[in-house]
Amino acid sequence: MTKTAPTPPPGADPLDDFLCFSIYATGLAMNRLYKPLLDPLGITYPQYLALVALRTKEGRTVSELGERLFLESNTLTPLIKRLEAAGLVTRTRDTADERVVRIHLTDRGRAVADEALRCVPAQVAAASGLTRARAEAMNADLSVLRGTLLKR
Amino acid sequence: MTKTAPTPPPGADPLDDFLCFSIYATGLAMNRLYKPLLDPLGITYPQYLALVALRTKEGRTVSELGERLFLESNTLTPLIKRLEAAGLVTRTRDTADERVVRIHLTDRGRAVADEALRCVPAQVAAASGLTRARAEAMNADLSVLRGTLLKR
DNA sequence: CACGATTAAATCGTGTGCGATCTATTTGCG
DNA sequence: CGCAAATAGATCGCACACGATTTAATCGTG
Repeated sequence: MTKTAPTPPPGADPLDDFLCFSIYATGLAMNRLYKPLLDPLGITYPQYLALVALRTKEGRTVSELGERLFLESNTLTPLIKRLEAAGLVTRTRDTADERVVRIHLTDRGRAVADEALRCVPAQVAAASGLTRARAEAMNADLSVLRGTLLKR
Repeated sequence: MTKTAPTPPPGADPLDDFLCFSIYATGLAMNRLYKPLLDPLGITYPQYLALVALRTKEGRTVSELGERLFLESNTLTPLIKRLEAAGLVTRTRDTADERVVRIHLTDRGRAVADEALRCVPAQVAAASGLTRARAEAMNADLSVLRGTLLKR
């Protein structure tokens, strides 16, 4: 027993015991996995997430999208403007409330989102080397943790 | 059964099924948890990781530190220069090989690292709401996943 | 010993994240 | 109605990440 450690041989620093570091470093690795898959589509990873969120429900406001992606306008506004510049979304002021900006996919944006959803998730799942059940379990664990962290 | 979902009510997008998104979003949440804990020490989260890594083993080269943190010189050089400007580390060219830069903690740097290690991990563990065993299990899972992703 | 290949770090440009602040619009309450 | 408070986005500055390139030092092979 006690043969748990997959990484640290002997002289490991506390870093290896930090769950936060594992999340951080695995996030970096994920990002690196996605980059070559998304580059051909001309989008970044956060842009991919935004397109997927809009694919499900168009006409979201900046706030609503931010709620979904855990981001705020200071991050989203520039990101959305880049998507707009790339011709993938439109930004229109809500006529009923001029403070609100609603975001819609263009035809090209929808096509890019569809293409991404068609190709990327399968390749990522394959690269992760996890069974679907394993991935779902980790997803659930992380969602609970995230919920706990956000509740404070 | 099938009462697994902690987040998605009905109209959930595929986003909720993406393990990558869970990692990404939980990473954001972690970052937000750390910020107020590290702000008083005047360091950021990646800087904290660097100090912890140096606390364990000083005199690391930029490459060695990068290997430990999964970062490269294009990210580390500016980060280390900021730590140097803050008086927490020194950067010295290796006399035997002038290409190599070795990084050492200053007394202040060591003090800040000690102070951080004394206070932060415990608070983070508490905020995570996880038992030690649970956190270790998730850590192990993520380490395996990271290993798989990096092996390609 | 010479010189091309390799290596370590630094530099540059782009795209996030985020705290703080600003602007524009709307709401609410006297 | 009138105007202060609240709300939605946008803007600004700073600090990562990272691909691509550059600079400087060392190595390796002839």
